[in-house]
Amino acid sequence: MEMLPATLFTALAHDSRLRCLLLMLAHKELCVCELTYTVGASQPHMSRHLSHLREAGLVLDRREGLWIYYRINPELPSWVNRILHETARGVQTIMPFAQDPDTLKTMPNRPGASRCA
Amino acid sequence: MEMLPATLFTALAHDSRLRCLLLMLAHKELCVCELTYTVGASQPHMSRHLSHLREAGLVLDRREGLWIYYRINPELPSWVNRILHETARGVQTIMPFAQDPDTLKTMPNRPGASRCA
DNA sequence: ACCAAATATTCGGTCAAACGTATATATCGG
DNA sequence: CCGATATATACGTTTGACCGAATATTTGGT
Repeated sequence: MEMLPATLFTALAHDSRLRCLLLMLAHKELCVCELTYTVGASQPHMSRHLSHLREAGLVLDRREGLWIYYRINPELPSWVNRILHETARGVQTIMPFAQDPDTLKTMPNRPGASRCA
Repeated sequence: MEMLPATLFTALAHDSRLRCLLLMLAHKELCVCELTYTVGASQPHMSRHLSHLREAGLVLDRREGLWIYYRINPELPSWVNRILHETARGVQTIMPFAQDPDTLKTMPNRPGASRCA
């Protein structure tokens, strides 16, 4: 798979998009409402940025009933994966990234694992 | 030293800036005319993008006579350094990055090491 | 003091990114 | 078929990125 640096880094350059990617890195897949809740964004805001990530080839989506689940594209070049993991480590102490995993845990009525809304 | 992800990735998102950073990663320091020659850009183009890198805190500059040498900021957080190195490996086969080191070698009248223009 | 070389900055224009609001689509349950 | 929920897209606007061309700044040499 090909991945131009400009495509990758433009996608990572927006906090909402980076937060979503790092959340997906920690969880197998997440639905839009979980990402929206965690990032604290409006629904169209999140949807537009997820579209950006999808069109950049960084993520894939899957529909299950009403929910659409996003996940990191498993066919990313390995250097892109390494950059994502290094970034995840690097921002562990930087807000708002540091807080996102905890925020996600506080979400009520999560779909998927905990059977849903 | 602090480095916000948005600052880093915005800087990396432009090919001219990324090419300069990767060239600086391979050479201790390079002057503006060497970067301009290698990237094949106009002088104001290169100067503006080097300013961007400087204001982002990614590089430092040093004047020596007429020439100004740019180098990677040695105080970058280690996760930023790791990302730069992973990127360098990742783009080794992608144009125009793959070609830049060779292009630099073909430059006539390089200042610095080879005593100058 | 002047000129030339290397680099930086400014200016005006264009194009893309991002936003909030509004609307459309898809799916499920009744 | 209708309503409700989850998500996506369209619209109009604003902001910021980037560019080429022109000008300014700094320095060394004469």
